[in-house]
Amino acid sequence: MGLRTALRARFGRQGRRLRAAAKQRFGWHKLRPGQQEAMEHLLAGRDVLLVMPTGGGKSAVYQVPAQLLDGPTIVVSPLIALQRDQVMGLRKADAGGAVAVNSTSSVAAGLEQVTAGEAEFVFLSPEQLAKTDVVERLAKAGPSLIAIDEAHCVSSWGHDFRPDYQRLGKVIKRLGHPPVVAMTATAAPNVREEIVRSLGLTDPVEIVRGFDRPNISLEVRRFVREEDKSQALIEYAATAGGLGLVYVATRKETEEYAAALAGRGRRAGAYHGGLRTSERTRVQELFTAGEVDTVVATSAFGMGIDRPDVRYVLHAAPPESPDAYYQEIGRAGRDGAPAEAVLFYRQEDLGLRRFFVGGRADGEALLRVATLAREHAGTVPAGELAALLKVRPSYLTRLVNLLEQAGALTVTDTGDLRYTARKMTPEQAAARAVELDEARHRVDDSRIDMMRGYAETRGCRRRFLLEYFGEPYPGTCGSCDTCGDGEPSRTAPTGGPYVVQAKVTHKMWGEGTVMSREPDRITVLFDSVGYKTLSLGAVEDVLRPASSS
DNA sequence: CGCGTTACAGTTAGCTGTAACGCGGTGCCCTAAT
Repeated sequence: MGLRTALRARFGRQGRRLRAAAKQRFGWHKLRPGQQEAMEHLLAGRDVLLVMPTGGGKSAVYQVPAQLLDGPTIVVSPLIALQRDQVMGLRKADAGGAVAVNSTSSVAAGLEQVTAGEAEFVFLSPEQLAKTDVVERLAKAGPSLIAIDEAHCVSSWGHDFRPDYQRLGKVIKRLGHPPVVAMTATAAPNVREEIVRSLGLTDPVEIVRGFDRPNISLEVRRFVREEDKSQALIEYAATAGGLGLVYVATRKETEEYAAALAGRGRRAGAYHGGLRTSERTRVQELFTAGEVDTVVATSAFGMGIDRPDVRYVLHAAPPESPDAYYQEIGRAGRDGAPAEAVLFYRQEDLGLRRFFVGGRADGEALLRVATLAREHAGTVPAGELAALLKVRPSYLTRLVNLLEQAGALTVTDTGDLRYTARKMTPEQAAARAVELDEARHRVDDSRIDMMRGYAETRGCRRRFLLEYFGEPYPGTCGSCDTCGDGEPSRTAPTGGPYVVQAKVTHKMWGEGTVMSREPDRITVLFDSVGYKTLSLGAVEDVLRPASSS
């Protein structure tokens, strides 16, 4: 029997076991193709990166194999509210019990349930997993599967906001690296690469399904004056049918727009991260129940919202990246019926996003951490270090992450720092770390440039987005405003050296991948500097196809 | 980065123009006071 036949026979058997478990434990009568494929790879011991739209059944991908594997399943989830929802869902099924371990209840008691075999599933935040004693206890329980939910957070939050996301790779290793599934609804190719690299996935199977959401029409309305923009948006939301989301840039604007819409007879609710938990829960529940028809929110709103009949998502300002934009508009039309995504755009509104990217790591602080780590020849207890340097623990984690990426430090299994670079002085290490931080910011800035590109393109907007996510889309969609305008540059040119997804090399910026092509220019994603749009007339001397040898 | 607010100089008693200043998002966690 050949290898392929053997594999197929094995997968066939596993498929039957998986389908039986799905039916018996959860009452699911069939598995979708992407789901079953991912499950089979996990059972076979492979790591999996799963990119699938919300509502596509990502959770099932770890929940069903977990039934067949001996040992608890660890689920990393960014929000306590999400953990709670998932635990409640699992407790309704005959799935072996579930517990969330976080600051809202006793961590020790939760872990006890896992080690006692009372919980097949344990939900934790990356911050919990940053605690060595927590990881130690989980390791002893012999986990058989690790699921990383909302895995794009590794990239979008891991660098500064929630740096413990960047430490999950080490945690996975410490837990004996059982099969890992990283799941997200939206991830551009470089984000996928970063997830794989950061988590330390080994030869992962990448399953990418259904980026296109053809029932969501795309539109951008451009404005010069702020007042005209807000008036137009309010007019739209006040007269639109069905449920809608309005994303704004600041907390204050959530109140202002919600008040304006209430004045126009909408049942509008404001939502942002500064509200009391009870108020956030209230707005979310009213929206889920359909008693609030319009939620005006900052980016805080959305994860875990599964109302299928959202008819429109409006943006009063562009978000930080096409990734974030697609994530947010993806909350519309999950029922498959027509939905609308409209961006109310002023170029100046990108300025706030550029500000938010800001926040360079402090070179002085990096140097102090590196120096302290080296002077203590052995190891430095991390807890003492934060107090000594008078920085917030999460900022210290960020500095340590950068120094570790620079090759100067490692964090031991007991959580202490060890200076490992023999040939690098603390000054060199700090300089290298600053460089890495700046490279990161260049990529973030280039994502904002791409958001501007989306807003200002005269080509098909769907093509722009899908190509950004690495899916060639040679045609036009016919359901975006530029297609409706009958602009001439609708069809993507083909042929020549710079086709979409072609690898290229630039004199200054090194290796890159062609992400989109218009008649006179191409956009290339470079590893070092992010997205760059190049005029085809001017690239001859600096750009060439990457040699295939 | 861009916006709104405030301060103040300049010119002359109520205003104008400019410059300086502050503000803006996402959530874990833990501790202490009720």
